[in-house]
Amino acid sequence: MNNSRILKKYYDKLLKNFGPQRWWPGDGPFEVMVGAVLTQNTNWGNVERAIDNLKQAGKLSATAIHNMRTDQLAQLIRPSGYFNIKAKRLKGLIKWFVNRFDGDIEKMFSRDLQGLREELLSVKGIGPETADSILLYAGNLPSFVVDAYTYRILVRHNLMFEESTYDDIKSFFEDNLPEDAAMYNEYHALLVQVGKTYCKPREPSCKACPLHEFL
DNA sequence: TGCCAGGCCGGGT
DNA sequence: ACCCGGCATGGC
Repeated sequence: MNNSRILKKYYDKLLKNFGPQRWWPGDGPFEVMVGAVLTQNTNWGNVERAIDNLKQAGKLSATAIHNMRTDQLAQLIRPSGYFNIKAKRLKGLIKWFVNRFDGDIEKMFSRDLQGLREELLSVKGIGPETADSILLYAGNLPSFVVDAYTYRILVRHNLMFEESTYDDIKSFFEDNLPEDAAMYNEYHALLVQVGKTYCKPREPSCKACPLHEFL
């Protein structure tokens, strides 16, 4: 069975087992963009508290964050961890967003995918996963998101080498699946769910993982 | 309790 | 070009 078939069958099975994950469905692209930074190496529950704080303070907007002092922003996002560095990163992202696109989401996502990705990566504190999360989950653009779980699952099943880069793994999915943002969205979220359930760090393998059936 | 969470940067080899 | 420490809160 070739990689394309493996990935499609695996997707179908995960969707059946876990159901749609509905990541970042309804609170709007700007909030998603903020969440993408806050969730760096951090569990989502903590991120929700930080976002709630921003909402309660009436600061969940580009202009509000743009005009806020970094240390005040840091206090609001404190529950998300790494709050000092994340406050700087968030300010940097919003500054770019305001200066480059007038704080206009529509304008931002009317730019072509690859060009926008390059620009996002040039913002300090925005790495490949955060950039792809923004493109996919805020912009609904077909840019596959790779994370630690994705890497671990593929490596443990010998679908990728340990020394594979982020872009190697991203391409593995994008080259073997139809270019479909809705599917990328679900697929990544499902892989995280599998990772949490079957493929944890510091365990030598994940034999109960449903991917075994296809290999 | 120690380990982990939807990473990324910067400094040292 | 890699490798690694630092960043920090909350949940199990």
